[in-house]
Amino acid sequence: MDFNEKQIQILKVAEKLFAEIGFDGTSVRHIAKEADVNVAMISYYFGSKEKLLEALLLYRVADFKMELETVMVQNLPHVEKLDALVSLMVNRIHRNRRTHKIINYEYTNTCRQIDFDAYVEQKRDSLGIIEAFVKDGQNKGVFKTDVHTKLLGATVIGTYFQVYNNKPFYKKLLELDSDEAFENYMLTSLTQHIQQTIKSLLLNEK
Amino acid sequence: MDFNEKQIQILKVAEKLFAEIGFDGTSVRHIAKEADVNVAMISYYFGSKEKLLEALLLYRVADFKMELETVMVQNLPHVEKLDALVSLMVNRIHRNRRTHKIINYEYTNTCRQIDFDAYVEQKRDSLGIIEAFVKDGQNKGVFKTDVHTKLLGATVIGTYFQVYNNKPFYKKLLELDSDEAFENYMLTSLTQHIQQTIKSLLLNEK
Amino acid sequence: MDFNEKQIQILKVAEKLFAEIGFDGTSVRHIAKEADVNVAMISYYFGSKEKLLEALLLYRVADFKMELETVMVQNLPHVEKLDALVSLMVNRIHRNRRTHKIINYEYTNTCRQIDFDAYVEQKRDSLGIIEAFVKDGQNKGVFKTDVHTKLLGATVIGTYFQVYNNKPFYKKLLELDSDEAFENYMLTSLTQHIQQTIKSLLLNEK
Amino acid sequence: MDFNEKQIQILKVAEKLFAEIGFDGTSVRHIAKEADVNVAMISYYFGSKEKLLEALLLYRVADFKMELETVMVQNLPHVEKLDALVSLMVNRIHRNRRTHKIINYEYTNTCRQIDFDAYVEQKRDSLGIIEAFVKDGQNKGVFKTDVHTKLLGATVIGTYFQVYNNKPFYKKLLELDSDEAFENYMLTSLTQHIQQTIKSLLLNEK
DNA sequence: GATGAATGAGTATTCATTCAT
DNA sequence: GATGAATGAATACTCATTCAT
Repeated sequence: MDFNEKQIQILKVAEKLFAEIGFDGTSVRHIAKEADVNVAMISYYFGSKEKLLEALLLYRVADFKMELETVMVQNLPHVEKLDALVSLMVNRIHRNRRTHKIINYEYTNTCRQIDFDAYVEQKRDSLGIIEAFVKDGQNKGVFKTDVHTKLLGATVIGTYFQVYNNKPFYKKLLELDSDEAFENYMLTSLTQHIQQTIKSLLLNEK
Repeated sequence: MDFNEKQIQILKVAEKLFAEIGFDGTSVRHIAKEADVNVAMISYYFGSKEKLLEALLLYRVADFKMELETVMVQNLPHVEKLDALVSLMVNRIHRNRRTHKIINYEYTNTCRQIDFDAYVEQKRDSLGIIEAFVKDGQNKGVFKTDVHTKLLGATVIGTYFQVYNNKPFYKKLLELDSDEAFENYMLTSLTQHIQQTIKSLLLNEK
Repeated sequence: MDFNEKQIQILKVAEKLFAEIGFDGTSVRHIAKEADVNVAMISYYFGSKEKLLEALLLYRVADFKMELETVMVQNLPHVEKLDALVSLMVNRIHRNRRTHKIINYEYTNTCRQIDFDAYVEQKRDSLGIIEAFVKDGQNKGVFKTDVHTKLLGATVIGTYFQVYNNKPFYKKLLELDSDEAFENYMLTSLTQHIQQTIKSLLLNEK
Repeated sequence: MDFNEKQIQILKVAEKLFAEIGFDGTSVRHIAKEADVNVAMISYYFGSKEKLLEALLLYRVADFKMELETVMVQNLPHVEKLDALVSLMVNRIHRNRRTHKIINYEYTNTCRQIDFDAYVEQKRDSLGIIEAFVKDGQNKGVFKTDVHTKLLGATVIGTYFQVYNNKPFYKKLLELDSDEAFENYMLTSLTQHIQQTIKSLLLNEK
């Protein structure tokens, strides 16, 4: 849970490389070289390549852990709270997009023996908070009731990753000619699109 | 383009394994064993592991190619046509979910030297057809105009894959206790959710 | 001994490739492709790669077989006959330089199970003829007697191959800027040098 | 340039095997086994089989580097100096005959991507020294002038290798019934023959 | 605590050859 | 007689990990 400087250095490089070229595609040599540490150090610190990934999950999953609560307790109209919620989710995913991408890659990998419990638990918590909020809105008649509440999160995150995972395609489609422009688009127009999507689904009237 | 029986056998096994344990994680030995062919045969038929993946893309991408047109030409009200369109997209993705998953994994892999042109072209075509349809609906006043038309596809596909890529999580969340139940859910409730999402975004009145 | 057209085609390609990239470095696939025949044909015609080399030796060794005799029987002064002899040797080696090079490579290869008897026999014959001629000259007082007669051949052939095997080096050293110029040099100046060398060794007076 | 004990062990085995069965014919497994080291060690130490050969060249080429100078500076009559020079060349080649043989094999191999610059440079240096010595002798009227000075080296080395590369043939021809006898012959009679050859070419009077 | 050296198991690919047709 | 398809064995090399120091 508490990593020293060199460990964090390794974790960051690993996160980058795992996201860019996959878990299997990344060799510990590559990580070691990029992080400017000895190869043996990775086994020494983390035990194995798989345990390094688990350490990375632990390191990042803490960050996934919600500021959702902080939004929830605010005294805002449901609509605005909904926007804030979506915006927060996108921001959080964006911040940890690399680790999320790795998880998306590896979570269903049948061969890997990696402990995703922390991730799953956190995901369940998040969705629980959202579900409760939606229920509340529905009870108060602000939100529609004929909605697959449990799937709302999938739409938010899924839309984000569909664009992120097809970055070169969408850069061309949306005429974004730099990585900065793309990144900026993700945090403005794409976020807006997702907010609009969720609001359309939930709000009774325009 | 025209593969013999053994080649198709290899392609199918490769598709399955690539989707399950990743491109790097899958060894040609593994494919050969599972497909019950000699290891050398894969190099013999496809040249290399990477070219095998390219062959798989070519083999499947033809199938991606649209029945979209067939829906477009039907004389249906816009709303129903929209539902049909989404349903078709989900079905098509579902049918080729494995290859799509591989693409999602590998497309942004900076190290891989694989030709995704056919995929990109097909994706562009699909989105073009959808965009044209939405434009038409907007012109006729049936669809709203304040919508990120180019992102609609991402929401459809993204939602699907977010659930599919987190299958164990959603199986538990949605209390689906078998793979069949999950599969069935994808093609009914999930499809319905996505249809509803897109309609909410586009339709002027409930 | 009597090869058909396709076999000769294969032999010629094999000779070229064996000389250029070595016996081990040359694959039967490469030969087959270059000779524009089916891969299986080589095994079919010659039995194996090693037997192909043996066939090549048989095919060429016949050509080594002397016109030496024809020079011997001519009624020429010893000095001129000596020049003619050296010139003939160089020409003959040059014509079959590729096969000779292969032999030089492979003859001492301890692992290879190739029959070099024909080559050895021919070599012995050649040297025998030369030795007899030199003996004759010595008896007649034209040639010196304090000479390692058995090594004369090695000096002739060795000088040739030392230049040929270091072609790029000697091209630069001798300022020969084309393969034609090099080839021409081998047959004029180099031949002359070798003639001069042998004459210096054998003749009593300048 | 500075190799540890195990590296030298590998280099020596590689030199032997490359000379005996060729570069392509020698597998890294074979080298590893003979040198009694792990296969991976060869890649670990040298990077690749080709780089191993380059390392070998570097390791040996230093040894090629002349004691020629030491002979040159001695205050000896030209004739004796010439004998000493030839003797030195033969000795040096003999000592490194294996590496020289490999070079003779591989230098003109069009496919190989190996850096022979060090070898070429050393060869040029050697020939340069010899050429200068011969020029000096010619100026002083001791050596003949109608000689292909640049080809003298080829005759020395070529004669040596023609015998060495046909060892089984010459063993029989010269009735040398052991490897020791052959080796001894190379350093006495053969050397003498080469000395005599060069002297015959260069000296004005008997 | 940290690491250079070392390794056994694994990788994709290529090889010469065989065999059914 | 000739060949496309197929294969077991071998190739060089890379892998994550271990261990002596």
